[in-house]
Amino acid sequence: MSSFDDFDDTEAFEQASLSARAMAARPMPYLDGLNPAQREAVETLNGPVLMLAGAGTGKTKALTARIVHLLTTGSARPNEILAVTFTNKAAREMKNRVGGMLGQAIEGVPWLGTFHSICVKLLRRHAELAGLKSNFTILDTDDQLRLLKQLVSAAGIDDKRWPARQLANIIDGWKNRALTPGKVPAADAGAYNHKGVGLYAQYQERLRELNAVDFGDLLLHMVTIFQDHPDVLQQYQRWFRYILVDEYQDTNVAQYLWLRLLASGHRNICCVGDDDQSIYGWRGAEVGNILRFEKDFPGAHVVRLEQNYRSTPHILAAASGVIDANEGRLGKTLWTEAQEGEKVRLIGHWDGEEEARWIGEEVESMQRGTRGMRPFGLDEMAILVRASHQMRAFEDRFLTIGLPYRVIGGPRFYERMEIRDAMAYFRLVVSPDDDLAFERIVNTPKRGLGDKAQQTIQMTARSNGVSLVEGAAIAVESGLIKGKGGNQLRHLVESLGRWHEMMRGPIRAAGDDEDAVIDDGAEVPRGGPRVSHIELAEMILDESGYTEMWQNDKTPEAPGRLENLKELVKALESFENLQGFLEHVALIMDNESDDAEQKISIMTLHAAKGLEFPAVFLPGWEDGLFPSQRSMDESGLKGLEEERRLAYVGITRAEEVCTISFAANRRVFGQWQSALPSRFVDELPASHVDVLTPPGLYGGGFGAASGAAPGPSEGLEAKAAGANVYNSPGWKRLQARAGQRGMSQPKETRNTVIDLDAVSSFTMGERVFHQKFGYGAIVGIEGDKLEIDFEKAGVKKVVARFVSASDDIPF
DNA sequence: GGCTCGCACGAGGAA
DNA sequence: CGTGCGAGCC
Repeated sequence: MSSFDDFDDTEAFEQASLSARAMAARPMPYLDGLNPAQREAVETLNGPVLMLAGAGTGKTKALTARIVHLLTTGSARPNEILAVTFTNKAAREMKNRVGGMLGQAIEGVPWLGTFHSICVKLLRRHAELAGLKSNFTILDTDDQLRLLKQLVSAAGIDDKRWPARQLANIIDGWKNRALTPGKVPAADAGAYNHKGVGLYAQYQERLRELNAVDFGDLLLHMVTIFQDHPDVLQQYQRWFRYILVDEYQDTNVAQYLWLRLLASGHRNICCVGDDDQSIYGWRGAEVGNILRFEKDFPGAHVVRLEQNYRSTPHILAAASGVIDANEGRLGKTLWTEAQEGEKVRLIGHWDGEEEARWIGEEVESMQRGTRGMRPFGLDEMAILVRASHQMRAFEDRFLTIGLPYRVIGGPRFYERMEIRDAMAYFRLVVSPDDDLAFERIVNTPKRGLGDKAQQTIQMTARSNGVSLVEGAAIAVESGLIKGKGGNQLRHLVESLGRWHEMMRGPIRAAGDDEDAVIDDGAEVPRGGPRVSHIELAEMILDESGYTEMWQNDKTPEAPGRLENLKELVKALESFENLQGFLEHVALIMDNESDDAEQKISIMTLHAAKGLEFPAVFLPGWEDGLFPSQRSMDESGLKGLEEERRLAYVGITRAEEVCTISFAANRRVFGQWQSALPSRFVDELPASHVDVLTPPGLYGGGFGAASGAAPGPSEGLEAKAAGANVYNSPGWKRLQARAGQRGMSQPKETRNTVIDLDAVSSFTMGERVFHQKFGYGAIVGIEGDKLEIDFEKAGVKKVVARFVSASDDIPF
C-alpha cells in the first residue's frame, strides 16, 4: 500500500480512472498553445533543464504542460513526479491547471506542493531519524521566539543588548544554509556575543524534548537524513523520477542541497526561474543557485522564455531599462506583440499624504475612464509598496473617501492574536503535552495565574518529569497553588481533560474501523450526543471564557476579533477533525478573502510577485525608502541590486498602465523628513516615460486648501529641501521633456455624490463606532462625510457609510 | 497579581 | 507616531 496516494486531497485528481499507460497514445492538445521556446521546455523531458522565464512569459503554463506531457507520454506515473513551489498559492494554481489541461482523471497524485509541505510529509515518515516522533508539532515564528527568549534569559544574557529576535535570525540563517550546530563554521563563532552556537545547540535540544520543529528544521532535518542515511535517499531517488522546481532563483542552500541530493541519480530535474526576480536574498535565497545551474548539472539544456504576454512595450522597456543596471545577469530580452499603449507615468508629490490623495483621486478617475484610457475596475488596479508601513497612508485616505480596498498579505489570519490563542487551546486539547500552547493560554483569559503561579507549575512539572498540564494538576492537588487562581487552574485542567475525552469520543463516519480505545475513557458517555469537532471547538472557546473575554473587551478591535473567531470555526468545516485542521494551518498561512465586492488591492512588492494587474501604482520611489537604506547598508551593492530587481518585479506586474510616484517629504517616526527621488527613477528610459506634473507642486497653489499638509514653517523648510529634490539629472531631464510637451492637463473637478440616507441617519454629538478608529462622537456633518472625534484616534473625517451608530452607552 | 502610565526604541520582506 | 516593556501603584 502506497501512502503516496493520500498525499493530497485535490479534487482534480480525485476520481481515479485511466492509467497513465492507457493515455500514452492520446493526442496532445496542450502543446498547441505553446510558442517554440515553451514547447522546447515542455518536450525536453530527460536530463537537467533550466527554464529561464522572464516575467509574464507563460512559465506556469509551460511548467504545467510539462507535467501533463510526462503523464500523457507515459514517461512517468503521477506519483513519480515531484513538483515544488514556494507558495501554497502557486501549488494550488498548478494543481488546478494540470487538472484542467489533462481533461481526464488519472490514477494517483503527483507530489505537488511547497518545499515545506513536502518536507513535512517526508519528515513524518522518518521522524525517528531526527529524534522526533511522527506527530511532531510545527512551531511558527512566534513560538520560536518565545522559546528562544526563555533560553536567552536562562543563560543570563541581557536581552536588551542581545535581543532574542537577533538570535532567531542568526539561527534561521544557519538553518537556511543547512548548518546543524556542529557544522557552524568557526567564522560564525562570534555570533550573538559568542554564545550563538551554544544557544543554537540548546534550542535544537529543547525542540527535540518538545517534539517540535520550526520552519527551518523541516528542510534541515530532511537534508541531514538524506546525507546520513543513503538508503533512505536512494529510496526517494527511485521514487521521484522527475523533479520540477518553480522559482528556482529563490532557493536557499538547504533547498538546493535537498534538490541536488534527490536529483543526483537520474538528473531529471527541471528548474524554472528568473534571476532578475530574485528578491528573497534576505531570507537566505541564493541567486547563485540559478546562475550556477549549468555547472551543477553539466550538459543542462537551457531554454529562454522571452516572449511576454502580459505588458505593453513601454512597460517592458521601462522595466528592462531599470534592470539593465544590474551586473552578472544571465540576460534575457523580453519582447511582445502587444500594442504600444500608455507610457509609464511618473509623478512627484509634495508629501506622502498628497501622494495618497492623488492616487485616490486618480483611481476614481480611472474607474470612469480618464486621460484617454479605458475605464478600469477596482479589481484591475493595485498599489504596490516597498514596506508595509507605507500602506497606512493609503488606508487612511481610502477610508476617508470611501474607496473600497483590500490589503493582501497583511497580518495573516492565522497570525492574529485571537486566532493563535484559539489554536493554542485546540492544540492543547489534541495534545495535552504541548507545553508551549499551555504557556500561551494558562492565563488567557485572566485566571489570576501570574509569574509566580506559572513558575510553580514549571517547577512541579519539571521535578515530576511531566507535561505542564499534568504539573498544573499536581500543583493544585498538592496545594502549591491555592485560592482563586488555584480554583481556576483546577477548572482549566479539568476542562482540558474533558474536551480531550470528547475529542476522542465516538465520532464515527460510515464504515470506519474502530480500533480506538473506548475502554480507557471510562466516563465518555457511549451513545450520548455526538459532538462534532466544530461543536467541540465552539465549546472550548465558550467554556474557557475566551469568547467572553473579547465580548467584554471594549477596544475597537474586539468586534473584529470575535468575527475572526467565528471564521476560524467556520474554517473547521472543511476538515474531518481538529488534528487535520491543525496540521493544515501550521503550513498554510494565506489569507484569501473571496468577497465579491470590487476593491483595489494594496500589497508589498514582495507579495505581488507572480501577480499581474491592468493598472499598477508604485508609490514611494525615494532613495532610502526604495531602494531601502537598510538593504544597502547591510548588503551593499548586492542589496542595491536586489532592490533593483524588486523595482523590476514591480513594473512588470503592470499590463497596461504603470504609475510611479515619489514624494519630497514624508513622515517617518512622526517627524517630517525630505527625500530625493529614487535612483531607479533616473534609470527609467526617458522615451518610455510620461511625466505628469501636478500643478500644485511647482508654484501653483493647488492642494494648499485641503487637508493636513505640513504646517507653514515645516512647509517652508521642506520646500527649501525640496528645491534639491528636483535637481537630480534624471528628474531635470524628465521635466524638460514635460515642458516641451506642455504641462499636463489640469485636474478635473468633481462633485461629491451625496448619500442622502447616510446624511439623515446621524446627528451631531451622536456616539458612533468605526471599524478602524473605534468609538467617537460626531462633531461635524458635511455631505456624506462625518467629522468625528474618536476616543483613540482623534478627530477624523470619515465617510458616513463606514460608521455605525453605537449602542454602547458611555458610562 | 493586574493595571496603567511613561519611556525608549523602532519601520523590510515571509513559509 | 506606534508599540512593548518595566516600574510602580491599586
